[in-house]
Amino acid sequence: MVTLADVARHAGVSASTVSYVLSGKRSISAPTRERIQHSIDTLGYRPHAGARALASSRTDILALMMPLRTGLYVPVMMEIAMAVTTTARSHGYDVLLLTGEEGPEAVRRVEGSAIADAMIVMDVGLDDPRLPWLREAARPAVLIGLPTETADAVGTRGLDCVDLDFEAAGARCVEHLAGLGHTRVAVLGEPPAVYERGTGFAARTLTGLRAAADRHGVGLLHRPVDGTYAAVAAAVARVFEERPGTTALVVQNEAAVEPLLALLRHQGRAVPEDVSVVAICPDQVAVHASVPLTAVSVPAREMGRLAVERLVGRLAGEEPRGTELIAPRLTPRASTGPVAALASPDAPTEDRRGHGGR
Amino acid sequence: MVTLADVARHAGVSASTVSYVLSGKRSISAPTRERIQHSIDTLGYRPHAGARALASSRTDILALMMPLRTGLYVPVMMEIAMAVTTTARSHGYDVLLLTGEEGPEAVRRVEGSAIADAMIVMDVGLDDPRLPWLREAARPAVLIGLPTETADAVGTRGLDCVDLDFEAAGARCVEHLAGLGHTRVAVLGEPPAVYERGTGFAARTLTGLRAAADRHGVGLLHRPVDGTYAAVAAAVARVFEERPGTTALVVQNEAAVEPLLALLRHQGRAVPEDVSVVAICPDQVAVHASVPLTAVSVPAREMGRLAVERLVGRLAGEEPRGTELIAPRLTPRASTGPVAALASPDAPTEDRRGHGGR
DNA sequence: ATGAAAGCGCTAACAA
DNA sequence: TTGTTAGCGCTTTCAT
Repeated sequence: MVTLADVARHAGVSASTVSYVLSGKRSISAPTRERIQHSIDTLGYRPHAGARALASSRTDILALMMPLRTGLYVPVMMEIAMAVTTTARSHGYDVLLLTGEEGPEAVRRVEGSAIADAMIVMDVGLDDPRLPWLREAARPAVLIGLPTETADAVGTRGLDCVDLDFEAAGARCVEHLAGLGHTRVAVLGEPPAVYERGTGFAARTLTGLRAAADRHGVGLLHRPVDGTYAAVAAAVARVFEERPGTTALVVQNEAAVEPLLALLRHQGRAVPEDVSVVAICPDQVAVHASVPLTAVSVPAREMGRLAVERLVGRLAGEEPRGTELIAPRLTPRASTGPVAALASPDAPTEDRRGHGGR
Repeated sequence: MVTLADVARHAGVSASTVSYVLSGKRSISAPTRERIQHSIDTLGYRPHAGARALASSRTDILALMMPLRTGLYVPVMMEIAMAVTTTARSHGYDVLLLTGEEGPEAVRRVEGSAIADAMIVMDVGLDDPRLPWLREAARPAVLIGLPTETADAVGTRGLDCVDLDFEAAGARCVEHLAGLGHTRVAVLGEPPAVYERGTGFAARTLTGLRAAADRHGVGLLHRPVDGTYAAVAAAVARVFEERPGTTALVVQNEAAVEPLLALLRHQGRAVPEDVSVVAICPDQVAVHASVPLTAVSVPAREMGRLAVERLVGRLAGEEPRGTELIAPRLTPRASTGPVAALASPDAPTEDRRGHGGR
């Protein structure tokens, strides 16, 4: 193994000079620097991560805590994870992947063993047991997601948070539909399990949806659904039964998107002529759906990138900046249109078979 | 920060004794061990990862190289990644996540910086540029996937591989269908990009499919498809045009599963009465599809687990064991049945519209 | 069964 | 601008 001492010897300088060339922490004359750089290249030297960590108390590693609980849409998690690692690499950091299995213990392990310099925490619950440990930890942490419904809540104190402004996102969906004349809207939400364990983003979306619905005089029905065809079918059936005049749907459930579109097609409800559909999902899902969806995009990449940049800043001495919410962006596509003016808005058109009707 | 020296002082023993209690590498009298353990608990001591790595040249970290190239089904990758991390944890290892961005450079980085003890490499291509570096590396590596079409090929020398036996999996699908009387089968494969870059598993599946088709006198059509409704529709249309008598489909493309089923439904082709469908996909996809699919399952968890266990074995001194292929398991579900005996097998039944017919 | 002590490879004062 | 040196916290040989 090639050590720093080897390089120093080869270049005819002292070890510290080599170290300083590497870190750039003091000025080196051009000739020496070049000579040392040449030795480094020739010998194929790489600093030993452990030795560096021991001497400098910096590992250049970020820990990514990613519990994968039921009901979460895996590709989004993955996209965040990938954005985190690539952004981290571009700042010279590696990423240690931690699953949820260990729970709060993982936080203590990272802290106690100095195995990483900082942590990114995903899938934050309202009363997340990791939070107390994160607050006490000497290392900075950034949450992707909010532990509480409101951005400035006490629970967030001292912790940096990055997330989509799901409340605004929900509101944006209703506003868009209200603008098209829709007054009866149903929401197909995340699976029940997601709400039950108090996942922040789902609750916040609902808050935004309801507030906007009130403001615009829109009637709102909310149904959590599992991402299966059967569950979606059952939920939609109930919706049209309980409120036949429904002309628009908001979907916040990536796994339910295709089942929903297939179902509507099968029922002979045309999108957007009979029913408008707005989704809250990644652009990729919206674009590739069998009907391109008008949607508020969930900016997975950006969230990952922001989290890392925040963390890198903190490690460079910046102060915590609290919560940073990404403003929602709604892109109109083919799935929404004005509410039908003449035809009865709730009955499928005549030449299609369907279950609707009042 | 609590150090080993602190613990030693607190327990009234030497540092080495504490170290040996931790590693179990020499026998300690019960009283001393208990006293030391008590001090460890009281002080909340955790060994410093960097210091340990420096002194022992072991990091207790496994690197997971997971390029996420187009056409890959993300949830499978994720499931492997999760299985890797949880299995790794159960053996005392952490996992460092590396994306494909860096390519072969990542291998050299891990090797040179002693940042991990071993590596798991995913998404291996036929002529993967990482392979030469992996072979030269001092650290053991396990590939998930095969770099070549045949298990014993030269390219694999010295490297451990773990994978599903995709060749046998392909064969198994054809055998199942042949057993039900089907003689004209079409394969909807992975996206073209996957074949083009020479991904081993796709090629191997095809080999197995073709061999079995030959053996059983089955006519086989192969169409790579992107996982979109439009692409699937186009491919299926071509299939029934070119070979109207087709009565069964094999799908090796998770993203295409639902679009395919929706399309068949829409065309009025009943599954399995008019068309049998066999998939090669994770159980979860097969079970939750809108028609529960007869499928050869892709055992993502097991692959991740096996890879880690192999690696842990190697780190404990075991010799490389070469390639280990997991035998395919086909589970019959609702999507396959005997080829229709009386009715013309290629035309949809009368009350449905369809494009088939000879 | 336990202790003493020499590093592991690097960083960062402190000197010159 | 460069060199000298004292650790960082742990493992492990060599003694006892």
